[in-house]
Parts: sequence; structure tokens; C-alpha cells
Amino acid sequence: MPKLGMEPIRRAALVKATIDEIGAQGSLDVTVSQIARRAGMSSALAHHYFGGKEDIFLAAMRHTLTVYGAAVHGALVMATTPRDRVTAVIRASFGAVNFRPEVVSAWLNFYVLAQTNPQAQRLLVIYQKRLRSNLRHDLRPLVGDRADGAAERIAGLIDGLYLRQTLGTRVPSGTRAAAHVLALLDLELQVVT
Amino acid sequence: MPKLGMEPIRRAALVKATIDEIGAQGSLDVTVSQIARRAGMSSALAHHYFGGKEDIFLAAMRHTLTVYGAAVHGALVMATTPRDRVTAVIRASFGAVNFRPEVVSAWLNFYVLAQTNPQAQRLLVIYQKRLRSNLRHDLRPLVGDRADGAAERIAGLIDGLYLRQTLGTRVPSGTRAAAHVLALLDLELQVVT
DNA sequence: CTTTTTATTGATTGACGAGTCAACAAAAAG
DNA sequence: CTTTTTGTTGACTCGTCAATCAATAAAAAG
Repeated sequence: MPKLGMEPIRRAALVKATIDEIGAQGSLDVTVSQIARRAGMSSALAHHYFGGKEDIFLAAMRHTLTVYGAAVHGALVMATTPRDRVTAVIRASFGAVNFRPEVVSAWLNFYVLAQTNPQAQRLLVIYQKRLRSNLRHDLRPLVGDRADGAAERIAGLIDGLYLRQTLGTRVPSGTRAAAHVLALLDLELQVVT
Repeated sequence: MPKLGMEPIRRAALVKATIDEIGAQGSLDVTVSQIARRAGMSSALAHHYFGGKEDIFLAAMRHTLTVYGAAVHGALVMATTPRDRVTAVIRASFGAVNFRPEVVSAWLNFYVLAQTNPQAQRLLVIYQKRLRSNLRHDLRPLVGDRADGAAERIAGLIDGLYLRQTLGTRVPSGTRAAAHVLALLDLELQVVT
């Protein structure tokens, strides 16, 4: 009983299923069948709407990055001072939407994908550039020409805490992770020059 | 023409080949045949000396961690003051041996392996604990009860810079990466309480 | 010498997975 | 109504790969 206009629905379902499956399985070794089953359709249909497995992966990455970007953007509009803006970026990075274990696990695997897939690499590089650029921009009025280094360290620590999260030894706490980065921000602002 | 006492030689060759192959390919999707070929033997022989693929991976991880640990240890014996010791750990982390692109790429993939393999997870957790413990111990005399947070931040930044390295956009520079972490150390020590 | 132990591989098996295709169903267009 | 477009799948192909095994060869032990 084919209903019309299924394409966007199916694509969205597949993208979500892909992130969930990669996250749940903790690996890129997920079959198209698994993804399709999780999205409630046959693997043939998945191949029909996307060209192949890699295209599905890339769409899932784009979606993840978009969600992340939206969270950051949403937090930024409510911030006024430069310091508030930096804080907003940090908080958004560890917000409930982005810092869920499956999502973090998916991120890790996207880094792996980027090792072999130029498209994936491009996407991650863009994300990195944006994050640093955001931080640098708002740090400039706060610490002047130390902004570059500070942005690099804050961004690096964010990535590092994500990585740590993938080992999932303790219960995930975005709040705690954010606190670590905010402490670093304090340090950067307290500096005696 | 079988020479005797080949076992340790073959095992070592396989371990090295595994790291190289994972690094070169940027993925855990390396076949036993590829590893064996790189190590100059048949895949059957690889299976003979190790139980299976996972055992080969775990041996490669152990080796990587051992090499890293040795580098840190070697740097520590030449350091005297607490600050020198922290600096030594940081420098060793980004030393020429550990910060080669293939090795960093292998590290990334070991994190992925740890998502599904409990043994691999255990190994990485031990590495994390050791690194933090080392840092905490030497930071204590420098910053007192702020040592815990400082160690967490420094360790996190190290991991984050490793992660960044895997995207390999620019030429890898362990020196530059180390400089970032040393700058953070400066901040931690300059703090006004 | 024979027998055992160690080293080694080509060939094979068995499983699994990406991608294709023919065929069927229903809605929209004509 | 017919035809075309859109949605959907089961079955199949083709390739790959981990793991096994039988067979060969040389050294060591007896």
C-alpha cells in the first residue's frame, strides 16, 4: 500500500537508524540490512533511496553535524556578552542532545570514516574550523591575541572529553564534562600577561 | 626451510604489520591476509601463531601501549622537579615515536575496537588511568588540591590533539601539539586562587 | 636412522553482505 | 479506463574473508 511522498520520510528514518545503529554497535561494521530493519524497511529500499552504504553514512554525518550546529546556534542567540557566547558554545557541545552515548560513539566512528572517505573528512574539517572560528571570534575581545591559542585549547579539550566519553566507564555526565571546559575558560581569562 | 625459534620473530612481525596496516588503511577493516603479507608470511601462519584476528589486534594494542609507556618512563627518569616531570610526560606523548601519523591513526581505531571488545576497553582504561595518575601525582605539589582538575584537563587536551591529528590536514607537528599542552600547563600553574 | 616436534602454505569451506533486478502494488496523470 | 510514476520487496549474484586442514619439509630427539 504505497503512500506517496515517502522519500523524505524514508531518508530521515534511515539517517536516524544509521546513527543509532552505529552508536549501539560502536562500529562502522553495520550492515545495510541492520540499518534498514531498524528503520522498518527492506535493505533494497535503502539502496533505492541512497546510492549505497557510503551515501547513507555521509547523510548520517551531515545530519549529526547539522544537529550539533543547530544546538550551538540556538544557544548563541540567547547570549549577549562574548563570555556568555563562549560559555554557550561549550554548554551546547555537552548538551543532552549531542552528548548522548550513541551520538558520541557515532562521532568517533565518523572520525574513522574520515580516514578513508574524503567527503567525510571534508565535513569534519568544516566542523573543526567552525568551532575554532566561533571560539576565536568571541575570545578576541576577552584575551586579545591570545585568542588563537585559547580557542585551540578549548576546542581540543572538548574533542578530548568526547573521546574519553566513548570509553564509557562511568555514567555520562555532560554537566561534568562542560565544567572541565568552563574551568579551562576561567584559566584562560584569569591569565596574567 | 624451517628455522627454529621463529615464533617470537613471527609474532613481533605480525604485531608491527598490524599497526602499520591499520594506520595505513585508517580502519580496522584490514584482512588477516593483508597483515600477513605485510609481515612476509601466509595468512595461515598468522592464524597459527595467534588464535584469530582479535588476538592479533589485542597484541598490537598491547604493543602500542607498551611503546608509549616506555617513552613516558624514559622521559621521566631524566626529570627531577615535579614540573619537569609533567613536562616530560607531555613531551613524550608527542614524541617522534608515538606521534607518527600511522600510530595515531591506529590509536583512533583502538578506541573503536574498545567499543565492542572488553579486553581492548580494559587496556585503554588502564592507559587513561595511568596517564591521569602520573599527572596528578606531579601536579599535587604544584597546585595542591587543584591537581585533579588540572590532570583531567591536561590529559583531555592530549587526547583531543591526538584526535585532531587523525584528520591530518596539515603536516603533523608533535612540537606544536606539545606546545599547546605546555601552554595549558603554564596556565594551570599561574592560577590566582 | 626413525620419530617427533616445529614451521609453513595452498586449497577449501562456510558464512555473510553489498548491490541488482524482476515483479508486484497503488496512486496520479492522461 | 489505461498509462505512467512512485513505492516496495524477495530472491539472487558475486565477491570477500576468517578459519580450518591436509600435506610438505626440515630440524631435534631418541
